[in-house]
Amino acid sequence: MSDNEHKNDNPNKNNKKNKNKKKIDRFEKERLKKLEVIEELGHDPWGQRFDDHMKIAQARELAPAENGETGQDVRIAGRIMNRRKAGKLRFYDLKDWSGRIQLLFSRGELPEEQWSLMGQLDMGDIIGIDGKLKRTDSGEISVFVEKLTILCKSLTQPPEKHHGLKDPEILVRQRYLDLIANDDVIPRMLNRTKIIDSIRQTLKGKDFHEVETPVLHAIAGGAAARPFLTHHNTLDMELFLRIAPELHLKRLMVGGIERVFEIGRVFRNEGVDTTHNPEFTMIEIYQAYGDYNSMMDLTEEIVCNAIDTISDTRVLPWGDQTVDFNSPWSRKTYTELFEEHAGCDMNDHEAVLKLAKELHFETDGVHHDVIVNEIFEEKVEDHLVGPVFVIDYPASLCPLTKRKKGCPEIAERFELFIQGMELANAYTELNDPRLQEELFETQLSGLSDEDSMAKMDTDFVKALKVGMPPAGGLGIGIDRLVMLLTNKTSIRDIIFFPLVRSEEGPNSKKSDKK
RNA sequence: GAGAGCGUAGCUCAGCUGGUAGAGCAACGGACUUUUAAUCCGUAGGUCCAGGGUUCGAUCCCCUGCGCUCUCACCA
Repeated sequence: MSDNEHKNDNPNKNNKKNKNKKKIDRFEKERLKKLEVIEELGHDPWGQRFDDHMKIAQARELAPAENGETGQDVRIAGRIMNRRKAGKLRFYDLKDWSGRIQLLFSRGELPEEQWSLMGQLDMGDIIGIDGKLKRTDSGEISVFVEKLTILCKSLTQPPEKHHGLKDPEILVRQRYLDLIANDDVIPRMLNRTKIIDSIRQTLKGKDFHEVETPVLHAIAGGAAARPFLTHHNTLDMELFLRIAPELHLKRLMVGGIERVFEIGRVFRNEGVDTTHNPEFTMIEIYQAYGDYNSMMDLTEEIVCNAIDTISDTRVLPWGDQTVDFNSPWSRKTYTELFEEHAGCDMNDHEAVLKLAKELHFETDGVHHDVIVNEIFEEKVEDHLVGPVFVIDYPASLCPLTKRKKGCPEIAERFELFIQGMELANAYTELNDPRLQEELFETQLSGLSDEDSMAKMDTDFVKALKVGMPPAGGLGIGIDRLVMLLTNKTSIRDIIFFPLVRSEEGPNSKKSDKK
């Protein structure tokens, strides 16, 4: 990337920047004045380590039950979210990552110096408090402040206290403001962490071992997607960001690691929308001596355990509907679902062609199974409210999957659908190196290179020749799982920093002036 | 990548076929010792996303660019 690409800012951006700078000054100036007073009073406006404080949620639990009782001494820390005045009393709302609590400063009870220090506080400042737990006349749990410690002066104006922050652009670009202003964001994102923790726990309890494999791939295999391209300078080597960890994990099974999984980021150079982010987190799990049936059981267990860590019930809300995750989940074959929703036998070529024409699909020179799959995606997937395992796919669509015994046109593959979303994908893994090599070479007519999962990887075939045990393999899209379990229809709500167009650096379109 | 919509004060939002802008909260000054979206009085705060065009005059109409949102396409 050349320098002039960066310097080539358009006038719009410069203006915006200048405008912002001018506007910020007005509020920043006021706060800088207070910062100076804080220093004059002998305090560090940027604070120091603050030991032995408790979570606000914990403090709330220790509060006395009745008005008039004096509770224990507590030390807490957090950010000022709101404040109210009533005569010589000041009420502040303090927030930490566990919750909120009210502070009460009383002119009559605080030393003069502390009262002046309090006068320099603004919304958004981070402070530490020592005080006593009590209730106010109206019964509100409060910390009656005895000592105020400045931990960090905030120089910017926080978002509106009642309506919060709504602008979807600011929410994502400045996620920290979203976290501060909207109280549901931290618990939701911590639920994401809990779900991932639970998955690890389930797997570790079954003797699966977590590993890390390369993100930089010479061949972007293991899935059908367009990769991101990058370059290694000293090796002068073209590299891809991985689109799936599959082929490396299988190499590990060749080497004798029998139960293995990886949770990691994969990258797909595709469109961005409410269910797709260019980088997303997936887990892939491989179990030697298993098959896709073992993976179905495992999927149910992983998801149900995850639900149990964040919910008391396995019937979860999804928009205005609910999803019942109670076991067992239904299992239906691709063939029967096709017949049920598309209305014809998927092996009846004439009927399939007719249907495809009605749907205005291109059929000339396109492989029968590719047409069938397009119809499946159009007519069937929306009906898969689930949870439902769709099993036994047309083999030609699955170049990494073992064929059903005695049934070479069917692959032992399942996909898990919930509310029409594809959540998991699993195979009985193909371990026949000769068939694998053949399938890598077979490009289905009508599929473009990048739409095909079959990318020749001779090193992988070499590995299979050494011998990989029969195995089940499973991939789960973590982001979508979190969306489903937390009732969020946009992937942007469960990824801290989803991709957004850069605000400053111009993209290549704008930089072709020179 | 295609189409539609949106961009007004720090934040949330009003703004009538076109006559250069308002509210609430926040800020600043003041009153008030149990408030909790506190209340009351006062003050200040704007390149109406950017550039160009039409017009006597543009936040408003037209064109271009940037960004966001939604729908569709590709994909998980």
